[in-house]
Amino acid sequence: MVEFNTTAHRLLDVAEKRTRQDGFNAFSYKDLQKEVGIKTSSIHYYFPTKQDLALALVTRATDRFRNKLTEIAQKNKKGIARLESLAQLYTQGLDSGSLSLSGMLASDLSSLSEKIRLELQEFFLIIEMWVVKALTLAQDQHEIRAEVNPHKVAALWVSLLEGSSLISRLDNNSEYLEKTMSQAMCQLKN
Amino acid sequence: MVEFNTTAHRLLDVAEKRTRQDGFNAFSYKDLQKEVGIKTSSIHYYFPTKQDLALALVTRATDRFRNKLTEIAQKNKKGIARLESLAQLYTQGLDSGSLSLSGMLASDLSSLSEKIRLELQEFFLIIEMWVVKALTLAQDQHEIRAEVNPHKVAALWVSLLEGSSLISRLDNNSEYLEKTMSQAMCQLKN
DNA sequence: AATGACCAATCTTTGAGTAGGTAGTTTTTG
DNA sequence: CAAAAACTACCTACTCAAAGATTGGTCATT
Repeated sequence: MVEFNTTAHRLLDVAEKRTRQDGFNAFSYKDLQKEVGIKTSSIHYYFPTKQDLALALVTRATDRFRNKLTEIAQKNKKGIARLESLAQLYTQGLDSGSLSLSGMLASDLSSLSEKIRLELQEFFLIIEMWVVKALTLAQDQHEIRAEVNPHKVAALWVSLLEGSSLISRLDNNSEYLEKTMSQAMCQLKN
Repeated sequence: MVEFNTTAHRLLDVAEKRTRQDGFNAFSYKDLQKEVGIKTSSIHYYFPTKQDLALALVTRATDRFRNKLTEIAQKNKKGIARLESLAQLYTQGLDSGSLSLSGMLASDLSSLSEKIRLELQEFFLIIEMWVVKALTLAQDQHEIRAEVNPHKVAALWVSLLEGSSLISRLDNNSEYLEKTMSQAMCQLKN
């Protein structure tokens, strides 16, 4: 049975928030102590090293994202609507000053283990494949041009989401991201 | 007269290298001391605080990038060729594991001053405007479709370069970036 | 005499991590 | 079934290293 609100989960929640807002190396166990309310030594009990914490963070993020994507696919029977919902996930994060967890970790790559690097690759691959599906669906439904190659465009979309949210955050809002993504959408349609 | 190879320049060179490879908060004045050969206290003589160093880093990067872009424009009379040269700048960085300086700083946004944030906005605006020009030129030369709106597509390109290089680095090479950008190019042509 | 370019020594704070302990719960076993 | 052993989820109290920064110099040039 899945456990909710255990200490480990609360730790991951705070660590994720801080990573997405400030970066993985921008917070310490002492910061977590303040926010979660248990001593740093107890945090080490759950995550012996900070690398362990990072790893737990990515794997959980991957699982969650996978679930969110599945959920989106279930709720949206149209391909374009799916892509819009995906973009919304990024917009929502931005509204609280957060970038994607994996994007943030990817920017701190050199301080992370090989295993984490592989998990990050996996993460982006999952989104990419999901986008391929959404694009194919959109194409079958004649929502987008027949010339579009879903496999080739998908990678573009993932990169676009990451890069655009990074730049958008410089303005303290998600306007830039929204504009960019809706423009990317137009490219597919006309 | 412009001075070359002064201590301040050498410091900026090393700081830039480290920022692009590992992130701005991933190196210390002690690291610079090792690589440049002057004591940390002397580094504080040039850059009293690390924020000062960051600021010097962005403004120099902006100037340099502006010059590089001008140079590219002078050498390439065709719009598409200009865009390709721009993409190459990113590819070259990636081949030594480096992302763009501004991209890296943007990911550490929360630990940087307001002034630096504004400089970063400026930086991305400069590239964007340059890309607008290149796209307009390409269009005038009938290299790309008439329906393409340079102003709208330019932002897309900048985001794409940043996001794609971030993800590409996870593979330890620039293949992903190259694929993505050449695909983006196709989008404009057909 | 003032300035530029540096260094030695030091300070404070923070970071990650460890050692060892305790109270409460669960499991094992005579 | 009760006592003992083991385990869970914490805590106190450290260590050791590093980070950013400051103070007060030296010494050659201007």
